[in-house]
Amino acid sequence: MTTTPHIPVRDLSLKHLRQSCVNCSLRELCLPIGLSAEEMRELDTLITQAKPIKRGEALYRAGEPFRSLFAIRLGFFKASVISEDGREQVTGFHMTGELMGMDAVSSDLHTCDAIALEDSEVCELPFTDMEELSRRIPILQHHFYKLMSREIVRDHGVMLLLGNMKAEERIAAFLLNLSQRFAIRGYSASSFHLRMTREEIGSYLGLKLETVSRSLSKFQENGLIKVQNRLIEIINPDALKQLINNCQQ
Amino acid sequence: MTTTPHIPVRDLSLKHLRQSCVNCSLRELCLPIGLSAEEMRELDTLITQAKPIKRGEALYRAGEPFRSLFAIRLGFFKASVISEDGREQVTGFHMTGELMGMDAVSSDLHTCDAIALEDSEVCELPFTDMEELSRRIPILQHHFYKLMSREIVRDHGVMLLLGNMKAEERIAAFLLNLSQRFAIRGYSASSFHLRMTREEIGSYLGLKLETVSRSLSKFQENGLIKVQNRLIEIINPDALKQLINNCQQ
DNA sequence: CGAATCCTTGAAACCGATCAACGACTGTGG
DNA sequence: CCACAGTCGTTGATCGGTTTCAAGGATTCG
Repeated sequence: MTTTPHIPVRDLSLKHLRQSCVNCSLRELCLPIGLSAEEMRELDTLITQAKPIKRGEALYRAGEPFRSLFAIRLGFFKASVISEDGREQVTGFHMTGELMGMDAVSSDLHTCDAIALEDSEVCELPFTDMEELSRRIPILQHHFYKLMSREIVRDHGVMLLLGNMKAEERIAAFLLNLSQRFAIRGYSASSFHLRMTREEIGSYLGLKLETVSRSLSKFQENGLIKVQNRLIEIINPDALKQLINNCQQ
Repeated sequence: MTTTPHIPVRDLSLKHLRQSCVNCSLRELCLPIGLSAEEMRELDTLITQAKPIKRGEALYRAGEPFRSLFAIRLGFFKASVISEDGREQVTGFHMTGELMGMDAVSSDLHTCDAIALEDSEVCELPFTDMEELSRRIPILQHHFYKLMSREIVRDHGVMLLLGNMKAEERIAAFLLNLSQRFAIRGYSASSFHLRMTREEIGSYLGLKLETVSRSLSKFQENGLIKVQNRLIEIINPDALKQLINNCQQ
């Protein structure tokens, strides 16, 4: 039994659904930058009605032609590259309010698969239309440069993690990162569901699934977290943070 | 003694210098996209005279305010993040014709250090000016989106390398990548100087310098390459390629 | 020429991967 | 509602690769 109440995934989704409106995720993505009502209307015309993606389905796959970015209105995705021999490298996990597909701009082809890890909804944003609009709305143009830059910074963080950290430090960093991102979206920072398997976590962190499992078990033994399958409760976030700093030696 | 003639670094630089004109690197960056002469002139007005950076000097450092991107007109840089405790993670090596600083757009602060690994020259490209110009030249705007996207794809490749490959596979991939980039710029693909230390290679690849050294020695034993300090001669590129594929199991 | 940095190589320790077995959970159909 | 199959997760034991520690040698630069 955990000490704080668990929030079922279903409830989280419904709660968010109630707060949502059509196209909200991209609106939210752009609201903070201060567009006028008129500009927001223009932005809305670009965006298709929210499109549902069932768990396990692909939003797009590597090699497909690129037409649009996708804003996640609701749900959870993994992005991954499959090498010729079938080996999978997860390059990121993406949740509500985040934008996917920016890697595809470079070659007009998607370079990775985007798979829904729970039933999700996305807003499609045709890229050439967005480019055209962003020429008329400078702040929008700047915002998209920023979004792409943020993706680069995020990737550098992962590179640092993969290059410098030990297994337990990686797991700790991963849990804290998820926790923070849930918190930003108004969910509990201390109690959340993992949408992905241990193997997918391992792929993302450069570890084997057994190592992920062992690390989680050890954290639980030491009272840092509680684990019940995919339900994580963070009990001592400071200890997790300290773990990361120590590990960078 | 090597079988093909070694090209001293000095010669490489001079050779390139002769082909170069002021601001050439950014022009080259943008020429393939088909700007008119008039548009190229406009682009040129943005760009400052080439600015020299001596070996060991910083082009910028993490935390400094961001004003400009930098196109490397000539030379070789490393980009790296220093963690609070002084540990360094090299996030990339950048050579002539490449653009640096795109990570800084997200926060208006540079997020990494850019250090010249040989005497270099850069063209400064004020970002707000570029944004303004790119609104008037759609193809330029698209090109910059592409450049940032390319950086994301590149980082995903490094993540795959760090997450999936063994030490020797990483080194092989690193050498082939350098080889290819030199070849694109008209230098020898089979014989080139490493501008960075073993430690910097290790930092980039998530390995210790001893491991880098050992892998290079082993490749030499097996006749894949020749190593003389920082001079690398690739003798059997196919064997290196095969090494990478095998390692992804 | 001398000092500092960089590189190489060896031996031992350690961490994570691998192999293996079992248990738990999920979802489906009877 | 239960049974079942398949996927997912845990844990143990062993193995292997990379790191660590250490020493010596080479190169570079002032």
